[in-house]
Amino acid sequence: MNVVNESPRRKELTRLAAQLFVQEGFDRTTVRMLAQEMGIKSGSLFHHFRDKQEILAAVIEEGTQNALSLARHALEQCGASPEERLHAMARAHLETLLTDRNAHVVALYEWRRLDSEARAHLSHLRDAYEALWEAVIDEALDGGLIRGDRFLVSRFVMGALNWTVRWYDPEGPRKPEDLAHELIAMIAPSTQAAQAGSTKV
Amino acid sequence: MNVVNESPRRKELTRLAAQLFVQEGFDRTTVRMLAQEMGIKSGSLFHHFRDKQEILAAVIEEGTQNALSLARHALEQCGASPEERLHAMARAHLETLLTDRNAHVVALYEWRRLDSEARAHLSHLRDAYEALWEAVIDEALDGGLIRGDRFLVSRFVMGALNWTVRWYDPEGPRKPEDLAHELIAMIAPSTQAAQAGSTKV
DNA sequence: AGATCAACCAAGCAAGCGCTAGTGTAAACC
DNA sequence: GGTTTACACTAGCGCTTGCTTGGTTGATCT
Repeated sequence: MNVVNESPRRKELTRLAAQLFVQEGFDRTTVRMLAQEMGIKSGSLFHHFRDKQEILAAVIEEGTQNALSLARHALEQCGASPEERLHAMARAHLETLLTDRNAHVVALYEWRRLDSEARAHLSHLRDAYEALWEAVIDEALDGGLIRGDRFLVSRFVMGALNWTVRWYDPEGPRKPEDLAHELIAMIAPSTQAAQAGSTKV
Repeated sequence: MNVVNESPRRKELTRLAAQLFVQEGFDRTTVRMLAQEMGIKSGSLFHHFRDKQEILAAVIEEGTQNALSLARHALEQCGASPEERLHAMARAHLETLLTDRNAHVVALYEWRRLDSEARAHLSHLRDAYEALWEAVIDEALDGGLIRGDRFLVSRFVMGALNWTVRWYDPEGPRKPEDLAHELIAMIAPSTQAAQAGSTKV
């Protein structure tokens, strides 16, 4: 068995699993469906993963890791103003959700299907990502870009972002970047973003 | 069998089912779990419902119906200003999600588990509720309370509201009404709500 | 050439799943 | 007082589930 290993094959299988988990949900995805999608028999799956739980854990780890590094990169590239930083975070978040459209979605929507030890092992990753958000939200509050209760504002923003998964149409005209722009225009109406947002309609 | 019937017993069973569906998710909830929660044997369940799908449909119908009538009532009671009406809608929405905390949550989070005929039968209810929201959002846009793209604004707001289910603590100090207030303060900062919101922190 | 190893397969087990069939019973109705 | 009705039970069928076992293959290394 290949449990700890991070072989390229396992990476690829994780990618395919993420896709199915998004399509069907974790519970409805059977090991036989996973195997078929991967072009192998169901028994062979357990050469790469100890059990179904571990597949979920692998997907969620990759999804969060990916979101985290993309967000960090975006923050390094962008300017220093609270608005630019908030925009960079929102854009990065939406791109991992809507363009890649796989592992990060699973991380958000199937988190509670993890057993307690997997949750314990992955929560630090999750916390790191959320800390990034909290910091950027704090800057925006301190800079007067937005107003309100830290706790509530960050959760409302995350809700607006995470819910996009339910209605976003990748074939449509709107890109993740546009969504990020409009969201910030909505909550910070005294900015350039707001002007652009209201005339763009 | 008691399929079309709306007996009081069935109503009660539907309420219990909603609770379990929220706790465990529809897929993970077995008919045996449902039966045990109801104090009967699993076979007896099918005297009240044709199959498990029908239980889900009953829960979702009740949840949406309930949200719809509560929202209508709230709109009748409140004032005529766009802000008051938006607040009334948000508050009603949050109360069905967080206080009742059952059927409406299932309606939002398990909708895609409905088979196609149940979805067809229930979509008009859902549409009616969403139409109510669209109208109130339109008034807020026309009245200059908020700005932006209709489509996006309404979806961002719904996202912020619906995501509360994931983090809200009913034992905590914040009431649904407070959340509604803060959300409106966040997206419409030029109002009384905004002043109250920013000083309240 | 022999040993090693990752990757896979065929076959199937035990448990749990949704659901059915047939029966019992107490209250309600004519 | 006999029939109907609502609600529950027992027992289990047929199927799917996650997972295991024991064995085969072909490439790589020594």
